[in-house]
Amino acid sequence: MSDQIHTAVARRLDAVDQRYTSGRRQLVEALAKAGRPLTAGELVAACPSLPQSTAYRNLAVLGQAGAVHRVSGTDEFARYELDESVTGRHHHHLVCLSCGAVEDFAAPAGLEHSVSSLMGTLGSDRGFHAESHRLDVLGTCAACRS
Amino acid sequence: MSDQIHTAVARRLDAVDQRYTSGRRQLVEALAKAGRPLTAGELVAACPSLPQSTAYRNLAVLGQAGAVHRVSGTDEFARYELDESVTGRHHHHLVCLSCGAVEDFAAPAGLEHSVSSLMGTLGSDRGFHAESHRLDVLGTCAACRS
DNA sequence: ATTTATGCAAATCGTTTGCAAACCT
DNA sequence: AGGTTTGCAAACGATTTGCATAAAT
Repeated sequence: MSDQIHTAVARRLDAVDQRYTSGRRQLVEALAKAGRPLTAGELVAACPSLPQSTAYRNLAVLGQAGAVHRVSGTDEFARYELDESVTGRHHHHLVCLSCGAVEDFAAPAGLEHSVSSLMGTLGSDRGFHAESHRLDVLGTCAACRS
Repeated sequence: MSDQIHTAVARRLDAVDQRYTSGRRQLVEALAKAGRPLTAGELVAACPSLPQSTAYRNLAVLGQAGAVHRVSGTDEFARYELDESVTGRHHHHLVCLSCGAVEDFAAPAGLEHSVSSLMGTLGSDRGFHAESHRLDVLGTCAACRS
């Protein structure tokens, strides 16, 4: 099921001369299974044989390889998710202001198109070379509303 | 010039039974003058008579009052800016992946409209009560491109 | 007078790092 | 063997907090 993901991650790591060790595989597995950004704490909980230090170190390696990246919510915890180049799915985040949880969601194509065209204008308008974008909607999640 | 800002902040603080002390005023002044999100370090540098602890405490108070809020970039530093309810200006951020700097920019009205309409659908589609949004464009700033 | 804000120094806590043992090739 | 990754424990650093003084009401 997450076979293509592993292949994509392996390719990324290889390009940076890094091995796809079991610890790294566990992290990728956990992130793929979650389908939402996870905190370092959630990750070590999901990978019981992985000490924190190794988890952090491997997240850094996976980050340099472009397979994983940090997601910023509103609380103090860093969250991690698989890069779109690995999942093949472009998405955005719903951030709960009450509990800090982060969920994925897909924006309508029309909106994505508007953002792309905006990004194109930033170079000439502001001298800013746009590479990617983040769109987060902040509010209250279903669990906290109940 | 930033008179309306001070009035708005004062109103916010008053609503939460907090005083508009000189330290808080200095922070607001610095944020208003900057016109972009500032790190805690930049703020204490801009307010030479303010110790870090007071700066952080006052930023927390201003945050609870809804006059200031945190902005997350890509580096490890928290950044702060005046809330839109105080400045009256809705805007988004250009985040430099190279140096971490954050600049403000205004998105086209059409894009904002698309986002608003998306936010409206999230309640029924996902049970998520949307309150606000963040749109960040990541890339390389003019200074880092040179 | 009493409550609230300040300033210093010490504590907190997510995250990072040094180093020796275990691993892969 | 030679270089890399791991695991433990100690270090790091941005942010927070305790407590005594100063300010505001």
